[in-house]
Amino acid sequence: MRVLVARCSIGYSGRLTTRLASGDRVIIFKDDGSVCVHGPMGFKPINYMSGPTVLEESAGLLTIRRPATGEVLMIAVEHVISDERHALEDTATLEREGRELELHALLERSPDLIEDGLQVLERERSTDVGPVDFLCRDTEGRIVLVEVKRVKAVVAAVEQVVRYREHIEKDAAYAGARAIVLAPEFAPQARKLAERRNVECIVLDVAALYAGTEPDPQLF
Amino acid sequence: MRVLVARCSIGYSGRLTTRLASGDRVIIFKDDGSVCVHGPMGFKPINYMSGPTVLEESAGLLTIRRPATGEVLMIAVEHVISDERHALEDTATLEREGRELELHALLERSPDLIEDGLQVLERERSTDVGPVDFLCRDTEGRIVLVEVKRVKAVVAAVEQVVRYREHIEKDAAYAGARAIVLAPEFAPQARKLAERRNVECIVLDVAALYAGTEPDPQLF
DNA sequence: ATATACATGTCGAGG
DNA sequence: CCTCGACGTGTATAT
Repeated sequence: MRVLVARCSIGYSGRLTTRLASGDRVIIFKDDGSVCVHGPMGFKPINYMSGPTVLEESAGLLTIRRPATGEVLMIAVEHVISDERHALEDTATLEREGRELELHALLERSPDLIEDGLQVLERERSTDVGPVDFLCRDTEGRIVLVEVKRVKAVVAAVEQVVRYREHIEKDAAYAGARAIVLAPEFAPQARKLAERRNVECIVLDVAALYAGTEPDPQLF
Repeated sequence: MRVLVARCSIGYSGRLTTRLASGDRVIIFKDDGSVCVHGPMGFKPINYMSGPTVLEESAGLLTIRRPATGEVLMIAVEHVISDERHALEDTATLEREGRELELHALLERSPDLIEDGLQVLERERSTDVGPVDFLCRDTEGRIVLVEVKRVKAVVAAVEQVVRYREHIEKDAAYAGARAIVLAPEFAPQARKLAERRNVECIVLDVAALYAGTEPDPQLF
């Protein structure tokens, strides 16, 4: 890993073209060929490039090419403030808790939070238009498709579940299937489209879902 | 800006919880309070936090809190490899060329690239179920809805323009409107759905669009 | 402030 | 390799 702090100008050409006038930045070159340029604000790099890349350095001009896509990042170094290389060891991988998958597991244990008396028949059932989160049966015996969103549901979520319903209804056994989008919040456009497409919007009570499961999220 | 290179363990708690075991990382603290932790691979930080934050440092434990959301990032520093502070000056802002907005502007000047003789009536017309990029009229006087994608068009793009067509056709004056998706590339599934929904797929010639505007994409 | 759509989105899973 | 949906998505723009 190389950490270069320098005054420089930067140009990028790839999916778009960017230019950045002279200024001081921190540039990180990683061993996998990826590069990122950090400016004075924000956690996101101003410019970047995924690896693998080939680096060419001559007379203060760094040219980073990514052969896979033809992208080019050019850094004209005007003044080096610091330039260090470190052999860093890191074999750890990030562990995450609280993703959509976990939410699904909780819902499977408490399907009543979706609808009273709902039975989960299948989870992550795959169709050729993509997977549906839950395939269920309601108390009246009807098939219910449930699309779960961890965050606010937008139109795309409604379209998604409608696609599943269209697909599944080709099989006459599933005719008259209900479609539900379950989310803690709904965008107005999503609600509107849901109404038009006869999709039900159910507000997910996240607090109730996580009640009793996570008494204390210790970081260490 | 502070650049800390250290062996550390990291915990984050916010919209989810993450844990990262001991390893060597580069940690950047910016003056706006944002923090990012870079591991050995990829241009994206393993962990990060947007500013503003409050930093608390004691006995090798860095606690970064973001009051706005209640997020917490904890970095247990085990060994400092390097710890530098730099006063960096950077007033430049990134200039981008080739964004969707720009593409729209170019298309408005050269609608023939969509279809010969097409007239643009309106741009970014929105409804309560979503917007359409261009509302046009063709040489035969029919209304044409155009959805533009800067990159590959997928199913969602087709559904979007269909949604809009459904909406607009409620007004009898717009009955029989055509729908077009314009993109440099199409996913097969998108083409298939487009055919089913009677939506036209038109391949956008990006080179022709930019011809004359950008004689040579010089980075400097 | 809220809602909406763009992003060099990136990333990972599944066919 | 391609397709698709999640993401601590982030970010800007218009209302």
